[in-house]
Amino acid sequence: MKPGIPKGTRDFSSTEVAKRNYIFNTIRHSFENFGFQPIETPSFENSSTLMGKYGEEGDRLIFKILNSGDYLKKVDENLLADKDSQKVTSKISEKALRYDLTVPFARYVVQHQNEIIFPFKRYQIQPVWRADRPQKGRFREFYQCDADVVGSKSLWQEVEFVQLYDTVFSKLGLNDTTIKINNRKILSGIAEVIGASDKLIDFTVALDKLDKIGKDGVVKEMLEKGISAEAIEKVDPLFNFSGSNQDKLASLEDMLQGSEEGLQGVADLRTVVDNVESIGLASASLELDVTLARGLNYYTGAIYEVAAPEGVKMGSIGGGGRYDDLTGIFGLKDVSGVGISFGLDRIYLVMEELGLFEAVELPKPKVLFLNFDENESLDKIKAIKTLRQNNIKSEMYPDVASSNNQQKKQWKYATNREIEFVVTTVENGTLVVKNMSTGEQTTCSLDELINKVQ
RNA sequence: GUGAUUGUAGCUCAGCUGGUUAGAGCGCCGGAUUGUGGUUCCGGAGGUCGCCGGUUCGAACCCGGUCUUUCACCCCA
Repeated sequence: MKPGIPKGTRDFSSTEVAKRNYIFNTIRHSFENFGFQPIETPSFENSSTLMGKYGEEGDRLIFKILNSGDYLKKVDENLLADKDSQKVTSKISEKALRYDLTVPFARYVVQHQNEIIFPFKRYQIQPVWRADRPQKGRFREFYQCDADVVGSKSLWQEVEFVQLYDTVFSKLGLNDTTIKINNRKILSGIAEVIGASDKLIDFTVALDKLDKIGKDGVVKEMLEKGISAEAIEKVDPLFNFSGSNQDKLASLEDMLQGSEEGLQGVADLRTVVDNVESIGLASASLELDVTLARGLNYYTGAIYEVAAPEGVKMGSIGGGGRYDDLTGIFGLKDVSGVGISFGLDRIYLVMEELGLFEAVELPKPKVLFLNFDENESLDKIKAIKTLRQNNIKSEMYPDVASSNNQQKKQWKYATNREIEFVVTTVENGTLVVKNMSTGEQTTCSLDELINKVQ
């Protein structure tokens, strides 16, 4: 049997794990610094919790878990004969793997509403699964790092999330990211003004592709979706939107005079943009992007998306927004939420491409004791015990060398693992230590070694 | 889901238009030399050429299917 793992999944070497942990820790630290507290939810949920929350496309991408037991026996024979996969699936699968962290969080909030202190600021760092076809920066198992606030409609939270994005990416050394921001109310307003409110989703999905397929492509897709040419004519300025965030807000305000909702969106965005400008960002830039729509249907207010630094070809490395009624589906009305997500795996790829992992300490020992003489082994192990008590990673080569070649193998082991210090002999409290990078060999006491290494 | 693309020793890859026992480098194992490594040399193990089927006297090489890789679309982190 040949070893292998399922499509779209990965093994991680210890070097990779160290780098990933570096990102995890940076994000976790910032989340807590901003006042968020952790929760975790199960890897799989009841299908009814997940299905129908991500649109038709989303349902298709949810990994379904087969019922245990003799699951076919309970299914009606006629249903099986019809070969309607969707209907049969709902009969033989009642659980599914987590598709994102937001919906399980909404479920959590409703289920634990009596224990939660609102406004509730939670963060969650866990893997999610999607039955997508893998490609660059896209996997079937990947980590999301989410921070959300529920129970507050304050725009200050939306300002804070821009700060949070900036903080994390700056700390990671991932400078010059672009935090794109938009507001669903503006999109609704535009649709209203042009008389295409009933086609809001089609309209936004098409508009979202502007930077990818250009004006002609977007117009073509809108026409195909049944949006009239006259309507498209009215939003023409959107296709050549430029200038500062303030310029954009001003021209949006003009365009949306007929829509109360649209004007509210402009006002909201202006509040966020003004305040972020006043507070300042460390390394990211905030860009108002009217074409930003994102596919998820549940966003109702602010929409965020983070683009990698220019020149790095990668989909968005973060996204989020406000959803006014996510918990409504589970029976808790009038709880507004807003949140953002970091895509760990894509951040990793971008950082790797930019060579930003130099500072990450790899999990390897600082001192290696060679094992050439059985009589010295015990003294070496005792010395190692002291080193470890001083927080110096150290180890002894496990097998005693019984030949020249085996000694050579131990040296090679030290070289390959890039271990800095090698101790060859320990005699009467005196150690012979070799600095592997300089080749310099010295004799010293254990205390002197500890000083040298620290 | 649509359209391409990839698959040969542990790793990176050769293998001419199908022709007898499929190769290299690195790595690994054993040994020699270097006082104690990153040098050099000798020897060795290791492959159902992704899998299944077809064409052919004969296939790693041609055809079909399937899985896998990578990429684009869709969608998204």
